[in-house]
Amino acid sequence: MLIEIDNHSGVPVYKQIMEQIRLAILYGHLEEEEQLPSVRDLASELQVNPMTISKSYAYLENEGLLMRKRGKGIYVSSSSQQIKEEEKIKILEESMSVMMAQASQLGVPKAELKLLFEKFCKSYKAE
Amino acid sequence: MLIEIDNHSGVPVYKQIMEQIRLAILYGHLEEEEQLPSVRDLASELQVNPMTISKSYAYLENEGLLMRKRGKGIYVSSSSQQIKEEEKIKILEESMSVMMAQASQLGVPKAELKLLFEKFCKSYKAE
DNA sequence: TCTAGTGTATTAGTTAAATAATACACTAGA
DNA sequence: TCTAGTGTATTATTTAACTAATACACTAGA
Repeated sequence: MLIEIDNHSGVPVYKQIMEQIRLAILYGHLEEEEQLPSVRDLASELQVNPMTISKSYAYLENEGLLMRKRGKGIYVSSSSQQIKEEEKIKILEESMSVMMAQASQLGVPKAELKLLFEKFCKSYKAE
Repeated sequence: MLIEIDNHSGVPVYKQIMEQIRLAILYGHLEEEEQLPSVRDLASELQVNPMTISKSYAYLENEGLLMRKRGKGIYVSSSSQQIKEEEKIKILEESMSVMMAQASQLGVPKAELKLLFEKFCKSYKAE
């Protein structure tokens, strides 16, 4: 399990862990039903408390990405890959709509808006 | 000075104040060189500590929107209008950053993101 | 100079989020 | 049943951001 913690980033450890596991599932580095490291193993590896790992796992289960089984372990949800494209777009449309409304209210010209978007796109990475 | 504080929003008071003053300048409700309420007056009006007001003013001066003059008062910066454009972009960048983070988290491919943006652009009108 | 109005540096207190410690609960295989 | 491995509920501690208290510093006008 390749997880790296930056103690100087200001981002809480449990969130850093969540993000990296989330991406690992998204990128297919972790397969459905695959077992994840035990809270103690990962905690030992990352030099943090097992409860911190448990917290990350708990949130990810709540998102539907993991399954927690007491006494057994943590597994990638069997439906983790079933998040529909349409659903993603729907959520994103709402987010983009808010941003565009803000831009409009500020009177930012379309050309400028496009330039800014391009700038963000350059450093954008997903999948 | 019309500033409203929502004590249940979770947003720090000094940030709420900053945002409202920033927008007041941006929208032209406050003119260059105009004097703002003293830290004590505004503190009394909003039922907070004067240092909280001072903190808001300090950050806004740092952004170039205000000038602080010890013993005299707080004034809208004479170059505030020149900073307007930069400020607008700054606000918009924050909004766009949130949207892009959302997209990234959802694993939306860059190409798809661009398509969606184009779609929104077509109906975009800046006042 | 004096006073009443400005802002502010320093310090202390408060609060909520994050992390850790401990003891407990569940599971599977010997 | 026993044991060694899982996860976790509860509680305490730590940390950083925020807010407040206090005392001080500056300005202008009487």
